[in-house]
Amino acid sequence: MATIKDVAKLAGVAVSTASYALNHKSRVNAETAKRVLEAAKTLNYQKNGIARDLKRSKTETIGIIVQDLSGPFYSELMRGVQDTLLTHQYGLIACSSIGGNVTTASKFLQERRVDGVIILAESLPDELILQSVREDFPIIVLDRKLDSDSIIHVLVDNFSGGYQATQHLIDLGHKELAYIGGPSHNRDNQLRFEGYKQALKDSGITLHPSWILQGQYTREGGYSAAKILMMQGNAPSAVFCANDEMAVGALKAFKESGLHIPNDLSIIGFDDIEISQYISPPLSTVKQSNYEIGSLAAHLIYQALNEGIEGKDYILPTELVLRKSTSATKKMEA
Amino acid sequence: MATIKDVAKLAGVAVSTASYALNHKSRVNAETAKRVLEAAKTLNYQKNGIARDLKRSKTETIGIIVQDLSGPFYSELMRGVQDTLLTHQYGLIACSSIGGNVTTASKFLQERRVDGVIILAESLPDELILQSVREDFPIIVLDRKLDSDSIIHVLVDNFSGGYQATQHLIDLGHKELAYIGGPSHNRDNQLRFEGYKQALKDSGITLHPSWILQGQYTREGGYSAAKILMMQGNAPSAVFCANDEMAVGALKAFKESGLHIPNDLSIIGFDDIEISQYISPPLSTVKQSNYEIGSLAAHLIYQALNEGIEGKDYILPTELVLRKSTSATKKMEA
DNA sequence: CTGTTAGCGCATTCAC
DNA sequence: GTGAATGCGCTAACAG
Repeated sequence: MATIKDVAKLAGVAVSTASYALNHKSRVNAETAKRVLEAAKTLNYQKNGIARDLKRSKTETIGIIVQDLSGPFYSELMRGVQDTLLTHQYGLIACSSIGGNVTTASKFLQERRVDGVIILAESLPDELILQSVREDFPIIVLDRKLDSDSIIHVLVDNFSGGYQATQHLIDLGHKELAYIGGPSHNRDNQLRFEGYKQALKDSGITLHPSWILQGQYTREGGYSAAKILMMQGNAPSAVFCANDEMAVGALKAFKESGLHIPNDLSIIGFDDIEISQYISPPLSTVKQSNYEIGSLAAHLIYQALNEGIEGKDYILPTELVLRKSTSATKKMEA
Repeated sequence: MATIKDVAKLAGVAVSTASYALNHKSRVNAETAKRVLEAAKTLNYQKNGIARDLKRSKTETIGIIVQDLSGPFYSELMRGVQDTLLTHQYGLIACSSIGGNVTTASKFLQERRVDGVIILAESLPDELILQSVREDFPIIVLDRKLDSDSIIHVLVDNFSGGYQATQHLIDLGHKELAYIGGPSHNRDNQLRFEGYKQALKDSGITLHPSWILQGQYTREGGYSAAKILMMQGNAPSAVFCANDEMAVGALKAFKESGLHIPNDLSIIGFDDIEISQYISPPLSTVKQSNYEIGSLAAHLIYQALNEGIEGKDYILPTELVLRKSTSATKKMEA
């Protein structure tokens, strides 16, 4: 492979001159520059980015670590990141967090192959992240809270989201409200649950323990939880699922039992995943503005890299997406 | 940031010794090694991967360029790539092709930041790829054919897929077969169309020009094409859509017009995208084994890097996925 | 087993 | 406007 040395030699100039010419610095005589560019072309010269990065000790690209490259990951979020990074002339590369800690993720985190990193992977061990903290290496963690004030957090207001969803059901006249939750140690789930409880409390509705179920955030879990709910005999009039996956599963279970959604039972999810709008009936849900999250994360990293930054924690609001799976109670209609 | 030099100094050894110790080579005395590791820890030393890569002139990671990181990209394919690369201890990083040719994609392609690259992005200009051809830098292009024999192609047998889909419809007794195609310059579409034509020909069915429509591979395009089909008066008894997106759109149009699928009309797609199984009725389609494609691509790149390779073009078969959107003609049933 | 040294390929400072 | 020299941080001969 031709190096800049070869180019310089062929053009009959010093390496430094070749470098200037190749990088379009104005210092070089137009004539000379032309000769260099030609030499580069005939040699099929391609710069070695690694050497360049090493010399300049920056890469001008930032990494994003996702749970699993084979997604489906938050496409809107990714778009947000991409767009704003692009306007700042930064590159973006993604890698997955799977594979233990001898993976590409750790290469990003620990080996300075990127100038900063955005983490969107629950499964990446806290310690790995904490170990990677160092000066001038911004780390943005999405949707997760770590105990270090060198790390910038971008969080979604799960509490308010849970509150919103529940309140919506209450506004519709429902008083018998079940909750199908995610893994109990999951922070998002905890906060959504808190929001649910607070909304009930504010409306003076008592919480009914047998209506609090666990669905592990999976479609199957939601399905089972719904089945259990029905087997108990005292079915609620509405259910709030802590994510859409579970809502999809629950919906299926209810429909299989001959219940009509939303006439017999209202159901609301959380996340607004893609298929929520395609299922029947289309699912009402709570949406996080993922584009905004991504865009904010990218912006923060850019700022951290170029201007410095003070605040550390950012909390973004949620919004209600009303579709066809929720409606007023029959009681009200009557 | 601490460098290996600092570590060596603190441990009171030479840099090389520190390097060996840090890389767990057996050459170093256990005692010394321990001292080095400790020094590294107290200094919070983290290796500079860039410098390492430069020195060794290899990165042990390969890049995959996708159309748009904000997907939905072929998750099965990605999983195939990931899995097999992992078994070979290679890392994987992904980037998007958007943003002109000053992007991360070109950094992958031209600046030796990865050892090889898999391209899954239609929009990436041919020239950019062709320019990046060089020795010992394997380039695998998926689902697209370029004019260079240094490039390895992995293609799907679109012709057979088109043939399969059409033949399935014919086997069901259909003789009035419409085709809703993608962009006419699109090679996949051309081949699928060829397959369709061949199947008709082999069964002695004459092709009906007014049943050949264009849907641009989009849901809306499929919808419009279906509408046109119905407005023409002589509706076919079955339609083959060159991709699932269009099939989804067409399905919607037909249902809106009161047709019952599959009783009144059979419809088959291509790709087996995720929602195909959730729509009503679930869509029959033709599937490419994306996992296999990804896995093959990864395997090829590994081979090219480590053992050399001879063959250049690989064509993978398609398979029929039968669901509820196709059935025997009413005529046959009668 | 350990230390010395020479680059990897490039950008950049300082002379001229 | 151009060239010579330096070093980014690391690994891998080679010597001891």
